[in-house]
Amino acid sequence: MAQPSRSAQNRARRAAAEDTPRLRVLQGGAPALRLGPLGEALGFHLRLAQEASFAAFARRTGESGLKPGFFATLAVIHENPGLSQTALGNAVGRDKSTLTPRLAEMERAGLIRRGRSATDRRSYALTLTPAGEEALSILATHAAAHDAQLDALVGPEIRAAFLDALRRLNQGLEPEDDE
Amino acid sequence: MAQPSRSAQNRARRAAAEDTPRLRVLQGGAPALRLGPLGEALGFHLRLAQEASFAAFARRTGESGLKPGFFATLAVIHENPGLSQTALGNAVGRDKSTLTPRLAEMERAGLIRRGRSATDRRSYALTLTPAGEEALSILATHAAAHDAQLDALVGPEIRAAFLDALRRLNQGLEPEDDE
DNA sequence: AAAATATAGTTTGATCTCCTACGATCCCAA
DNA sequence: TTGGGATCGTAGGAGATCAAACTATATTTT
Repeated sequence: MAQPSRSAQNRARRAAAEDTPRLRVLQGGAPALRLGPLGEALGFHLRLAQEASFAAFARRTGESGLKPGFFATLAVIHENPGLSQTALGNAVGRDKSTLTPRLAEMERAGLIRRGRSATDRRSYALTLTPAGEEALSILATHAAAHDAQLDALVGPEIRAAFLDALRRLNQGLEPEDDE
Repeated sequence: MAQPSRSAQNRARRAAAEDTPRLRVLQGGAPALRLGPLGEALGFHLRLAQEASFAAFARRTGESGLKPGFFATLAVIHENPGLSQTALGNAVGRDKSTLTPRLAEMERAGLIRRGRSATDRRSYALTLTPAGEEALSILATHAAAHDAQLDALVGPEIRAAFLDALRRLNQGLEPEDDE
């Protein structure tokens, strides 16, 4: 199922088989090595692109003194006031144990409140403080600029298809409990 | 097979424009929270997709007792015998200090050799041992299966465009030394 | 109602990663 | 040839993350 595209494969193979070192993956003036089949692997490039994206976003948020991880956290709390830490973790794709210190820090920073739920005394009910809303709006500005940059690189023609593909990957790669 | 599907595109766009909270990002029977603008952000979905891809690949490689990170490492050494650790790091997108313990482990495991370069006594000349070639071929099999799964999810029609977009992201998001 | 089971959040330990500092070595220029 | 600066690999510190174990509370079963 799903072929890597003959022409691309051949191009990569040629580059690998001979000496054409044109698959420059990471710039920086480096000589650019051969990657072989790796140069055509979706997973590999997915990783590189994601890391580049994260680093670029971190550069932006760094200016404001806010951590990149705060954005999704604040955004989801904003959209779902009163949610639990576990629910938040599921939404942002982080284990609940990862959120423990992050949320503690954000509470200390006055960005969120962790009210005790009335119905379940085990869980917190997360909400944003005014300072949290403020931080969110700052981060949202950075995020919008960042995503505009990504959009420009991806290109308007395929943006929607690109995003859909990412969604399919995320949904289709779930750890089948069986199998 | 597997189309981006107009309808899905439109559904997503509608959801983002208004308040329809139907963007279930992480399944698992969770209630599916609202994501707001986050649900349309390329960077967010890029991260989720990459993490899902990595986890899926790790599940495969786990069966063989080989670490996922070994694959790119072995593959690049195979393609570029004699290269240095720094050059390897550039190719695989990892800091040289990250590779130090990994390569030490791989050497201990008998997968690679770290010969001293004749021309530069600071650097190592990395090569694969027969066991390393063996490990690479096992991992390459897993990688091929994994990428086939990714291909199937992305869909053959847009695979090439998708990969190109990832390359553009990786290349276009470099940390401008100026600015 | 009591016991068994499940869930929320925390803690701890392990892994992966980067950055910075460092000694060894290389290279270029004076 | 002799500095000074760059580069190679390593060490150590910091941060993010997950998984497993734990406590407290909920829910379900008996």
